[in-house]
Amino acid sequence: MAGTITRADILGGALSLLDSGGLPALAMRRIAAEFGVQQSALYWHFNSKQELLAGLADHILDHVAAVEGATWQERITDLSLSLRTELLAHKDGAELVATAFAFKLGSKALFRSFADELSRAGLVPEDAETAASVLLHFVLGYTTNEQQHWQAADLGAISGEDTLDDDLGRQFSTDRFVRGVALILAGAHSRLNPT
Amino acid sequence: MAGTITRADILGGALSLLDSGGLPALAMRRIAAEFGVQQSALYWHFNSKQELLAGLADHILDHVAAVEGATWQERITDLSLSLRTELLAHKDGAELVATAFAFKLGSKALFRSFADELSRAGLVPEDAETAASVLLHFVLGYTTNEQQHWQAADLGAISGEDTLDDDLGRQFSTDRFVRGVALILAGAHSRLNPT
DNA sequence: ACCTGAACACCGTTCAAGT
DNA sequence: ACCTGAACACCGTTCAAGT
Repeated sequence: MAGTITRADILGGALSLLDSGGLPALAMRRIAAEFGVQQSALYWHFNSKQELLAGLADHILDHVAAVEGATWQERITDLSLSLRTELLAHKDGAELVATAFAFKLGSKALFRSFADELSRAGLVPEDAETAASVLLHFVLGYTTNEQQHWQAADLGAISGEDTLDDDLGRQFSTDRFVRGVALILAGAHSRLNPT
Repeated sequence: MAGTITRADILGGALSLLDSGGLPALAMRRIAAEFGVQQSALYWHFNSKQELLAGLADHILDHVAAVEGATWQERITDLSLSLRTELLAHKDGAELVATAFAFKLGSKALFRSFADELSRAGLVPEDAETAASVLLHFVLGYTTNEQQHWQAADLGAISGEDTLDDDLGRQFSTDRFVRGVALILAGAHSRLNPT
């Protein structure tokens, strides 16, 4: 008793490793060590590291907040911001989720959240899905670049690089992110049926 | 003579390895073996594998075709299609470029191509850059997923999986890709100053 | 059902030393 | 300037065997 480990335990341990060390810390041996167990033990619970990472990505996406807002534009902007916040909350979180994105279930749920909101706004399903796809790719791509930039800057600060002149840094901000989302929403707006 | 190797040689060898075996084939030992050289020899020409991959990504992006078309919408759609085609031309090409994207020079040039075209169309620089960013993230993200899907399907076909019912497959097509680009262009159109 | 122990087949990077 | 040889410190995955 207490001597057996569950999938949820492993994902929890993996998440705390991710938070402290990022993707490079996510080695099977290190995860196993968190539980005082052999690396091979993990393969009883997961068929591969890829499956473990996909589970971890799902777990992160599960925490994306539900959304309020008067207009559909506000609700989608909120959902995008909430997703970005959740990705930025974990070291290498955006890259992890973007990489695991391909066939995952959590990202399917998110895709449906975006698409359903756009459907309710009045888009035909085909347009709603197109816009949802554009939104997801923008949020994941932008946030991945943004996070890599800040994390690299943090390392530079420690090793005393000359101030990375933030022409490049000004490329990333909540403002710029929101303007990207707004441009996509303007495109979606143009697809509305005149009632 | 003939016994010395250049950066360009190495990138050429790496590209042919990529084409035949994808990213997993891109090991320093394997690249070195193509030239009958020790893996450590590569480190005289490149400081790290990451730098080599960035060079390879630049090399791929250099081949993105110049663009013709009557309207700015046509020119940007063409440029997007040309980029997608070039990524799909190399196994794991989209993932490679998307991963190396962060601080690369080739992707800066591409960003400028998109942004300049949108500026000429009449967008203020800030909007042009926002739209260019959305476009690039969509093209890279969509194409990465698309390529992963087809490559996984190819493996399944060999090992005789039951037909992956292409509900999922219909998610990816030139048509769907173009609709995504068109939606972004509609958003950009809404930013045009009334003349 | 759940895990150990040990092995297999790899990785990227460094560095003294050679030519 | 350009490369060798050898080592260092890792990886993911498999599998017989234990309990």
